[in-house]
Amino acid sequence: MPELPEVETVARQLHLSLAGQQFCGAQVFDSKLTIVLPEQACDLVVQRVFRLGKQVIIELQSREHSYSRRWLMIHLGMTGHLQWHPLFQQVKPEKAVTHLRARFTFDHGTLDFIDPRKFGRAGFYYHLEEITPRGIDPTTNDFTLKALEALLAKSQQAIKVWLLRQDRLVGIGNIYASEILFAARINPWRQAGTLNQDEIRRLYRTTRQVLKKAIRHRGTTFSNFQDTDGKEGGFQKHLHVYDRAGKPCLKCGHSIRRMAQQGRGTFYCPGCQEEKRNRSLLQRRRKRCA
DNA sequence: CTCGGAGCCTGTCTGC
DNA sequence: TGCAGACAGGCTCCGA
Repeated sequence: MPELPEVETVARQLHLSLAGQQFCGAQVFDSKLTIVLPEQACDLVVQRVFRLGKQVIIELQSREHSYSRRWLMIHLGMTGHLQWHPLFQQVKPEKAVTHLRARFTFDHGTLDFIDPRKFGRAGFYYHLEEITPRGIDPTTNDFTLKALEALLAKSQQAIKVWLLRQDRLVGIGNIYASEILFAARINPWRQAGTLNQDEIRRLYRTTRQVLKKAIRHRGTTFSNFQDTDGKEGGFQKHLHVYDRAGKPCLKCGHSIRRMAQQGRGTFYCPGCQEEKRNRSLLQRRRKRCA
């Protein structure tokens, strides 16, 4: 499940492999994926590869008209990954690659988009604004304590659910939402708009720290994340709560719990994340609703 | 406007 | 061993 750190890892790697290469074409093997090639596609050269939210963006520039740019966007969805084969490596025929959705060819190699669950997307765009997410990227300078405060204000959503909203902050998914809240010692059911100054400050700090550390470890691998060389990430060794239900908390020894929030697994430590206070709050709220 | 739930999709796990 | 059903979660859409 590629989130911000995984996509960042892929984009950085891909930049090293792809920058300066000429685009040669695309083959699509999934009828759900509609990839319309831009005009004069083979005149395009890769300028850079970067991340926008959870999307990998390949910036292409026309050789003839340097002002003319196109953007190839790839969203990996849940199970998608990109595999790069340099020209000297033998490329498997498309039927031999399971779950191959699309194949992009460049003058020095081939980029395979593989996605078992078909939640991924890809396409060419003429304007970057079309695919620029509304939310703030927590790794940029736009993400400030003030900005976070303003975003959180008045929201009645549970903070864990709130963190997954891409129209507020971009890039945080289920793994890092649980990990960030654990590091910030905030209960996942707390209403986002009710966090106090101290909690917002902790949330701000841990959001930056957790994502930064995950990027340093090249992301988290569970069942399927791979980088463009097929290597796994290393952050799963540093997880405190995610996928650790029933195991002891590394800080306080309490048993880590798994509960569902809007159909998604939330992992948290009842010891570190102040469950008792929250429970009574919840009970009071339920009584009021009843 | 906000919020919650359904639906997409398929490999993997669990229970019979 | 084999099968059925539940589960996982990225996102979008729809309705309250």
